[in-house]
Amino acid sequence: MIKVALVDDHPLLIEGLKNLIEASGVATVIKTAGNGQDCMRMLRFEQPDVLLLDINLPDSSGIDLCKEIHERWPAVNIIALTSFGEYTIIRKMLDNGARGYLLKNAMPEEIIEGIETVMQGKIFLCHEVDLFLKRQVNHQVFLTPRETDLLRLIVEGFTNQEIAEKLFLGVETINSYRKNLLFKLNARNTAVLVKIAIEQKLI
Amino acid sequence: MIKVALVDDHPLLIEGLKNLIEASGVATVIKTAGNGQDCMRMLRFEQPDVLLLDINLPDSSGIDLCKEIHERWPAVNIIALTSFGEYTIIRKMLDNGARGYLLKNAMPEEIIEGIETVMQGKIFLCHEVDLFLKRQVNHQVFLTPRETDLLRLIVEGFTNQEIAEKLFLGVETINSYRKNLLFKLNARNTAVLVKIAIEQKLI
DNA sequence: ACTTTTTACCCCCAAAAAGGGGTTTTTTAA
DNA sequence: TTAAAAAACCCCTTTTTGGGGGTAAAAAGT
Repeated sequence: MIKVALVDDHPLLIEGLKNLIEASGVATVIKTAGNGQDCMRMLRFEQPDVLLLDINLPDSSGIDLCKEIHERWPAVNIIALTSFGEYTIIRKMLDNGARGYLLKNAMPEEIIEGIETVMQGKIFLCHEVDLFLKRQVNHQVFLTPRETDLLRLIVEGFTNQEIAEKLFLGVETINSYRKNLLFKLNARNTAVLVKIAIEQKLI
Repeated sequence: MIKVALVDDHPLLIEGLKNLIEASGVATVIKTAGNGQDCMRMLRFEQPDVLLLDINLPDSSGIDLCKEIHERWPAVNIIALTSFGEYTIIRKMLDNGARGYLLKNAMPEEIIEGIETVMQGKIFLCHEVDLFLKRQVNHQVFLTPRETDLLRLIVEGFTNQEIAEKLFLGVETINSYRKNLLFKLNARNTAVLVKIAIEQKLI
């Protein structure tokens, strides 16, 4: 029997998942936690085979938590659990040691399938996420670290002069970066640039 | 026994809610639906006393759906069910006839309490939302319909000239609106304006 | 009937952004 | 070691924006 632990701040979802997993017969829920702190406490005491980890926790970012858990207890197979399939988040979770990615509106069967798949040492992505990645991965924009810095400052509303002073650079440098960002993100002006930056969570 | 129907696209949450409500003994779940279409079909067949309605449905906006349901079947007590407590959304739902507002991470007790409260003809807001409204309601920005239109066009990246042509108005008019929006939302430039517009879901 | 809000308009002008061209140096990776 | 990115820099020009003042008619509320 696969030992599963659940981390999510929605008591209802925990209930639903628990019932589902227990009913499947392939796994059992040994522990649940509602936030990052409880999760770490729980893990120090006992490690599950599979950990279903929500990314939006009240006290900490599931992305950082995932990394920490994976480093301390590499044997725990972490499956990320979220409502939305954002490319950058999926990517970060997988980089941080998650072995699966499930959307909360996935079919119950998929959740069991995911648990079984990661136990076989494979990576599991739920259907919707898999499709999404296939579509998005091509025209995904990659910004350099410096470009991301600049973009963040632009979104914060700083002018080229202010950014230049802040970073000890020339105003023309900032201007070049700005124009390059407009080009890269295919934005006609700052308004669209900010919209895209927020929508695609590039900041 | 209070007859409850559930509308949500997360099968897991439906399961959790169902168990919880049945276990409480005060209500029974007569029907569930996973999208707006199914919801309407279900309602034509039978009307529950209380309808727990998710706002983020795959096929339609829960906000519009709420309005429609309330107009056709005023006897159905609608409780909105969402993950996030955004002021504008809460406001719109209550305007559209919702009699309760529950966050998905609310405590199970609150859900039962909410169902009972709306059955008594009262408005129920879960604890977190209630606190949130008390805090936010003061420094909430109200935009006029026209301002919202302008803001949307600015976010889309149109210049003053383009907006003026689109709306058959003078460029200076658009400029005034733009400056007024900057003032109202306390934004120093378009970048911040767009950021605030998206963050506060004013568009 | 009266006030307030909303909508639409106007001028001047400075600051900032956007479009067009580039160059050089430092890092990174093959 | 060498090619390619990334980071930083520069000039010129037009367009767009933002800051400062306003006014006037229509609509909505009281």
